Amino acid sequence: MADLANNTYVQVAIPVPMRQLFTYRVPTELTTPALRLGERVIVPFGARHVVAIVLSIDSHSEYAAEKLKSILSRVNDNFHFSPELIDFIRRCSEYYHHPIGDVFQQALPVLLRQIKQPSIDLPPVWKASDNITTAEQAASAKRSPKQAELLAIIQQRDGITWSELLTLGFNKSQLKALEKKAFIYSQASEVSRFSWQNHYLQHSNRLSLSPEQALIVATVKELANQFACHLIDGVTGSGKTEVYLQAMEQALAQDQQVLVLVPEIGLTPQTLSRFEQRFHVPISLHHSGLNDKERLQTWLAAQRGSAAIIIGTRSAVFSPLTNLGLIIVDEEHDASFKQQDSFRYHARDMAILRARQLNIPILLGSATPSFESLHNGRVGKYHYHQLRKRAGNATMAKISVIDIAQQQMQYGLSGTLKHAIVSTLARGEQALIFLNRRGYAPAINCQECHWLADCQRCNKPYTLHQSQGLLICHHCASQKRIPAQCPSCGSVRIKPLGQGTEQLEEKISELFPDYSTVRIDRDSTRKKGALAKLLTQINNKEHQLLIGTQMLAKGHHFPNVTLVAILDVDGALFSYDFRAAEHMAQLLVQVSGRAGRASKPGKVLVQTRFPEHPLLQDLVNNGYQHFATQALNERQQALLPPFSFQALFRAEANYPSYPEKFLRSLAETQCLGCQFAGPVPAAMEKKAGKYRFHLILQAKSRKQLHQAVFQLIHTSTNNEWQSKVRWSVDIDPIDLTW
DNA sequence: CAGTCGACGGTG
DNA sequence: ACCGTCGACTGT
Repeated sequence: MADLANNTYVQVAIPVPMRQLFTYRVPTELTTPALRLGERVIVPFGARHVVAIVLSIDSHSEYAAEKLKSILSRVNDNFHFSPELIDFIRRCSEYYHHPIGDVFQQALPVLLRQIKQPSIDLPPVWKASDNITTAEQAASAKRSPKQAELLAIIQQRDGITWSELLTLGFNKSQLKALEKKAFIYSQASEVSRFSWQNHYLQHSNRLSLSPEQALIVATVKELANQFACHLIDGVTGSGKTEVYLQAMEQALAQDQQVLVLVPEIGLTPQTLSRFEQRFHVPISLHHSGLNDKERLQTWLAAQRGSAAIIIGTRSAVFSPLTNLGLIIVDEEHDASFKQQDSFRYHARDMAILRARQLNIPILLGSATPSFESLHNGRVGKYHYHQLRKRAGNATMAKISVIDIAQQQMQYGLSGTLKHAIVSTLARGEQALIFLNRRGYAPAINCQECHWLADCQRCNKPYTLHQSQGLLICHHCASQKRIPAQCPSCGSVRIKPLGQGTEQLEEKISELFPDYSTVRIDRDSTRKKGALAKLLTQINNKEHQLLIGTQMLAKGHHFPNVTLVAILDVDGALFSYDFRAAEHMAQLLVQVSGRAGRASKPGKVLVQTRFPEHPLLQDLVNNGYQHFATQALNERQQALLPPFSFQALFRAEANYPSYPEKFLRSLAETQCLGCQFAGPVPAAMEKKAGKYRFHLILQAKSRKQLHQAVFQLIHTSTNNEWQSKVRWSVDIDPIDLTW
C-alpha cells in the first residue's frame, strides 16, 4: 500500500454494544480538508458498513497497519460533535458504564445515524402580510375566532414554524385558510446565527415577583457564569415559570442559549406560548410529537446558534448547543427523564453533569421534588429554594380519604364519590377521575372453569381492549383475538375481570348521560395533535367528566376542574418497590395542584381500603414536605438511596438457570464498601419468552459504586455464562419491577 | 444430501 | 447489534 507512509489513523466509536474503540486507516485522498474530531465517517465493520464517530486522530497505531481496514468515506454534511460535546458524551458513557458507540448513537438525531444522509432544507417560516386592513381582519375574526388567534400569534412573531404552531394547538386547515385569504405567507428561513441580545425581551409581559420569587431570581443571577445547581421546591401555582423566565433573561442578554428540559408530555401549549410571548427570540422544540426531520432541524438550529431557546424532552440534553448559558429542568421528579431501555440515562442528572462541565447554572423545579434532589438540597449540595405561597388568593385543594371497605361500590365508585361528582356537575364545574390502568379490563376469564387468558410469553393476563376487539399484552405488546369460547371448557361465559379506563368511560357515560365524558390515556391520544385537541375541548368546557391515567396529572391546568378522584391508591401502599410511596405522594400532590385554581376551591378524594395507613395519613394531614422528611428518615435507617448508591445488573436468557448462574458468579466478587442483594427473579420473571433475573449492587459512596461496577464488568468478560445471557447494567435504577 | 434453525464467535 | 459459520436435525 503506497499511502501507508501517510500514517494517519483514527479511533472511532461504532454503534454496537461494545466497550471499546476501533482503529482505522485514513486514505490520503480523505485527509483534505483536515479530519476533525467528532466527525462522522463510514467504515467497514464485519460484513457491513456503519456510521462511526472519530474520537482520536493519531500518527501511529498499536495495531499492525496491514491488519487495519480503511475509512470508506467521510460524511460531508458539516455536522461534527464539538470537543465539549464529545467530552460530555464520554462522561455520560463512563457514568452509566454503557458502551460508548451506543451512547454517541443515541446522542445523534435518527436521520444522522444512517449512512444515507438526508437533504437538509430548513423548514419554511410563516409570516403575516403587512397590508391586511383592520376591517378585513375584524370581519374574518368574527367568523373564525381560532384563525384570528393564529393570525395574532403570527403577527406577533417574526417568522414561526409549523411545528411550533402545532404545539400551540392549531391545525393545518386553519393555517391554509389564512394563507388563502393572503393574510399570511411562508418564506424559506435563513441559515444565520443571529444576535438576540438587543431585542429579546418584551417588558410589557413581565410579572412582578413576590419577595420569595425575587430572592431566587437574585440568587440565580448572582451565581451566573459558574456552576450552581438550584432546586426550586415550589407548590403548584407559586410561580416557578416566572422564576425560570426571569432567570433566563440574563443568559439571553449575554447572547447565550437556554436549554429547557420538560417531561415527555409536559410541554403544554400554555407553557410554550408563555415563552413565545415573553421573549422575542427563536425557540426550537424537541419532543416526541415531532418527526425525525423536525427533530433534526431543532438539533441543527441549536448548533448553528439560530435557536436561542431549546425546549425538549429527555434526549434534548444532548443538543449540540454552541453557546449554552443556562439549563432548566422542569418537573425534575418526573420519571420520564429516565430512559428505561438500552442506554438507561437520567436526563436531569446528565443535565447537571453538563452544567458542571460548562460552568453554568442549572435550575431544577418541582412541586414534589424527588427524594434524591430534596436530600441534596437539604444537605447543601444544591441551593435550595422554597416557594410556599400560591399566586393570588388560590388555596391548595384539600385531600380527603374515602374508606371503601365501608361502602357499596358501583363501577369502582363509592357512594361518597358519586355524590361529590353529582354536586360538582350541578355547579357547572368539571370532575377528573384517575384510574391508572388503560384498556377495558386488566383480564378476562371464564365464569365456569375460571380459565384466565394469559400471554404465554410473559405469564401475565392479557388486557382487554374492547374498542379494538383485541386482547393486548401490556408487557410484550402481543395481540390476540378475543376467544368466543373458553379454550379450556368450551363455555361461552367469558367475562372481563376488573376495570380499565375504557370501561370506566363507558360506565360513567351511562351513569351521567346528561354530561359529556372524555378519556385521556395513551390509547386515546396516540394520534399526532390529539392530546392538544382534547385539552382545548376540555378548557372550552365541551366535556364535564374527564377520565384518565397518570397522563392527566402532568403539567396541564384545568381551571374549571374542582373535583379530582383517585379510584385506587392501595397498590402503592404495599409495594415492595421502596419508591412506590414516593411516587404515590407525588401523584396525589400534583393532582391536588390541578384541582381548583384562583377563585374556585378544589378537592381531592382518594379511595382506599386502608384509610389509617401512616404514610397516607402523614401526607394528607401534614403535606409533602413532612411526608418526605419521614420517608427519608426511613430510607436512612434502611440505608436505601439517597443514603446509598445502587446499580442493578439485569440478565435474561431462554433458560432460567443461565441468568441466575451468571449473576451468582458476579455476586461472588469482593468489592470494597459494597453489598449485593440477589440474584433474584425479576418481578416479571418471564417476559416475551425470556427468563429474567436481577442482582442489586449497593455501595456507601458513588466512587465505590463506580469502582465495583467497573470491576464486575471486567470479571464478567471471562465469565463462562456471559455468552449465554443478555445482560446490562442500570446505574441509579428507579424501576426495580422490570 | 439439500434445506432450515439456533447457538456461537468475531467485528479494527 | 449484526452477520457468517457450523453442527444438529428434518425430510427425501
